[in-house]
Amino acid sequence: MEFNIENYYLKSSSLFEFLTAEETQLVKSKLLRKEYLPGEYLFKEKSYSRGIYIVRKGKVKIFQTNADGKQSIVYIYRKGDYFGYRPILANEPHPVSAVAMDNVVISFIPRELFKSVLEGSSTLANELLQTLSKEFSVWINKMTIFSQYGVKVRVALSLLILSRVYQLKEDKSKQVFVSINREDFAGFVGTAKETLVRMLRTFKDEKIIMTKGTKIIILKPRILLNMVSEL
Amino acid sequence: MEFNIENYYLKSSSLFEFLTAEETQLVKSKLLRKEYLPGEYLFKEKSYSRGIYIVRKGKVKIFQTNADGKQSIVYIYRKGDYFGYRPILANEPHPVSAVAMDNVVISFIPRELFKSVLEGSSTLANELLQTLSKEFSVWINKMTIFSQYGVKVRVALSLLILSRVYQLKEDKSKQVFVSINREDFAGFVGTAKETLVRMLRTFKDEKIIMTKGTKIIILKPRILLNMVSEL
DNA sequence: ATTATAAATTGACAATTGTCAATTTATAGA
DNA sequence: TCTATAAATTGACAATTGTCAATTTATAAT
Repeated sequence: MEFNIENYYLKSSSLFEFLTAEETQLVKSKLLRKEYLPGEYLFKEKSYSRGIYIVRKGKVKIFQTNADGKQSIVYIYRKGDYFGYRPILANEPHPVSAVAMDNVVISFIPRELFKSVLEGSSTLANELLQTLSKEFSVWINKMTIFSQYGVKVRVALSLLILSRVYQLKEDKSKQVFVSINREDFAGFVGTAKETLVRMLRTFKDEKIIMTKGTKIIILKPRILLNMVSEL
Repeated sequence: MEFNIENYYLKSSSLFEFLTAEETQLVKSKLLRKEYLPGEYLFKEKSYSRGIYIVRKGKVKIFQTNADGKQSIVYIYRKGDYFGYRPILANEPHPVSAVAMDNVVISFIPRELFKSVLEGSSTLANELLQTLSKEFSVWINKMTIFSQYGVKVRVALSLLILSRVYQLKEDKSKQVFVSINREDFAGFVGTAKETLVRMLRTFKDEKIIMTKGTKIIILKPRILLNMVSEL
């Protein structure tokens, strides 16, 4: 009825939009290119942030590991997204870990550079304030769904969120392949791998989704939307 | 082992610490006193924020209502906490509603005043950046527990969080009475009222908590802590 | 204190979800 | 292509949680 998937995922904007030409020049000249292999850590929970990670290529999962070793996947960042600045602002260690899900290329802004640019730029400060405030809504919305509904609805919402994350910005027309292993997907949904697989099977039987190997294609997003909003 | 309740609730700081004497003077002269009766709305989801609410007295619950009418309680603010500024920064409607849980007194800073003060004060902007960044950790930590564990652990964590919220700052020695009705508590935990009550009964039988009417007293916080961390 | 009303609690049972083992399918090298 | 290994899927069953109705307890107004 009033459900809108736009309120459930993060929109990325370029950090550089909010800097002057000179500031941009300065930062770009000091950017570091970093590459990561699938499964490699960008940083670990409890460590201190060394800087900001801007994704150029690939996907990065952000998660917490609980005492059992299970991962609770908070979010998946893609090309254009940036992260790792919150712990710098908060003067706290990372609350989460970051791992490359495939071959990842990062543009890295070292901590001190970021801090000095931020000090001189109230535009950037305002932008970050706005971004952080918007993100709050996203987390709260997700938290409500996750704390109130069962696995079916959570999987439906997760599929919709992931279809945005895996959608290429270039052509939004094309079919989206959500390419994620079942373990990670289960960690994103907050359920057991087997329970997730069974739900996917149900969706497949109902022709709501299709799978090609481990890739998932959403055939009827409308039905998923209804599961989340209409209850 | 490494669990720390400090990472699961919000710490309030005074907005005024970050303003100059003149700014403080200006804001204080324009503060509005507002009073609310138990159950009264401070604002509703989807409305636009009219300003910042600083709690002087009482408790305010922040929640989303789902399609079934069930409330998912995101947080409970108490004396000294302030809220309602995020939607102003994000230029978005409130993602949540706020309702007085008892007799509430608020100091209200109108939206435009807040915005003009913020424009002139990079100290305040930095403070808000830091606060928002810290809050992120709190939400993520809570989300992990809530998406990974069952009702027992969620109730244990919720009791610990609420004991902080209901603890008087003045004397931390005294026994804490968590005074919350079962419907709200269930909404905070994300479970059915009956399931919550049964878990409380188990805890009572195990002498971990005690109840006096609707008030809850935690007798053995250590055991609750272990439930959340040791698994 | 008494009573009407609301809130909390319990019982019984159905529905959902997790666990562990077994099986099938996919994938990367040889 | 063949094979070893990992990932995905399914089965069987136990454990957890939700629902609805009934009962008990608390609360506020007379």
